[in-house]
Amino acid sequence: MARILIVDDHPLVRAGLAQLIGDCPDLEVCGEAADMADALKQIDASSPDLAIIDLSLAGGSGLDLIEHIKSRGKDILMLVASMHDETLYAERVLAAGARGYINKQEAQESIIQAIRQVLNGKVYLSQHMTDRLLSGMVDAGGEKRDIDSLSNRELQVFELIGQGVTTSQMADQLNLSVKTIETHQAHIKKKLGLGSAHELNQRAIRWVMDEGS
Amino acid sequence: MARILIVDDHPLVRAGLAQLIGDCPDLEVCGEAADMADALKQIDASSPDLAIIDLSLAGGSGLDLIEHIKSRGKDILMLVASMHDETLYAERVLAAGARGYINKQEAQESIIQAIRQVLNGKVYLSQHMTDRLLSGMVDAGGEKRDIDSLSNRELQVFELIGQGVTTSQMADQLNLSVKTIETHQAHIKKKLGLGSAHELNQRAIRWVMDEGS
DNA sequence: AACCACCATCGGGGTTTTCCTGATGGGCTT
DNA sequence: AAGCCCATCAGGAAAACCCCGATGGTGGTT
Repeated sequence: MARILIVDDHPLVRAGLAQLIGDCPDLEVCGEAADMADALKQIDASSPDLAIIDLSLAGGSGLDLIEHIKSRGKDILMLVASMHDETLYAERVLAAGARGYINKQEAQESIIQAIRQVLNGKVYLSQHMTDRLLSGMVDAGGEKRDIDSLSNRELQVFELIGQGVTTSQMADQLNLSVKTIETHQAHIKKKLGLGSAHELNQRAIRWVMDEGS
Repeated sequence: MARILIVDDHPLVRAGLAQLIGDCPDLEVCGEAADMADALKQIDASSPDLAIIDLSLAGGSGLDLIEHIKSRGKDILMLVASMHDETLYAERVLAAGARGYINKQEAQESIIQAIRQVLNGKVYLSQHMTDRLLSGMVDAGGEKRDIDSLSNRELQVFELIGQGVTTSQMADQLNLSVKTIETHQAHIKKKLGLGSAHELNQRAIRWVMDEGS
């Protein structure tokens, strides 16, 4: 009998998850929490086997919560449930210590399957995301697919993108051909597993905001 | 015994709502739908008294659905449930024909209260929002004001831009011409005082990040 | 009824940006 | 020397952008 903690700031989603889990004879909900403080308290109190964590919590991000739980040394499995596009968060979530990422749009069977898979020590991602990560790994030579893998020039371009600088502006500013900037952008996209200039833009802005540049 | 239709593309939220409603002896769930087409079909089939509609549906906005239902002439009450900031949508939703707006973060009792209030012919809004509407015109200032001036369609396009959706993808997704999307983008730029598509992109991405919390 | 403002939907046609497939040379490691 | 990554750039097709429009609908004013 696996004991599960639900962390989500939407009461409706908590109720839906609780019912879904309650219908499985081998799973049990041992608590619910709406924010980070509550979640940590519940974890100390009931030591669940697995925590299902929403990414958009009221008092701080779900990523913070994952890292907090991880740093406490307790051996608690974590599965992230979010309504956001997983291509934006799956990597961060796994890097932070969670063992899976499910989208709330997914069918209920997929969610149960994800819970069971994580409880069995495996990692759960959607097929789409798994393909993406694997192909990215191949391209990157099996190394961590991260900002760190960018070269100096690429990182510079990445930062400028995040600051809202246009390709042609960059070419002017760096005394380079537009073609060169384009090549750097293409390499960045390849290394980060991004598909379009839009995604690159999003990722760069997000990164600049997070890092405080 | 009031018969209620649930329209939401998250299976978990549907389950949560269904359980919540099922626990009330005077309320009954008569159907669930995940998208607009499904919702319209269910309405024809079962003629519910009230429909609870999520704003972020796949394949078109919840606002479209509200207008579609309204245009069919049937006398169906509509209550919008969303996780977005209500100050941005409440007015539009009421203008489109819905009778209330609840936030999914709200407590379950509030949701039941909203359902009963709408069924009794009243309009439901949160205390905060009611205050704002009553205390004259909203003076949110600056950025939000500009975005308020966008029409429904323009706001939808703006959101999609912020989510990284391409112009052609949008045209596909909304069954519109690329030219139409481009026109909407041009109008948005004019209204927000933006000079280039690049700026529009930046602004939309940042806005979506802020809103999605 | 005529008018005006806004909305949503499209098109033509020219400019710019993106994207794909290359290429060159310079380091650096093995 | 061979292999790899890096930084630089080009050609050409596709897509997006940007300026001009247009049509029909809705809602409010005079």
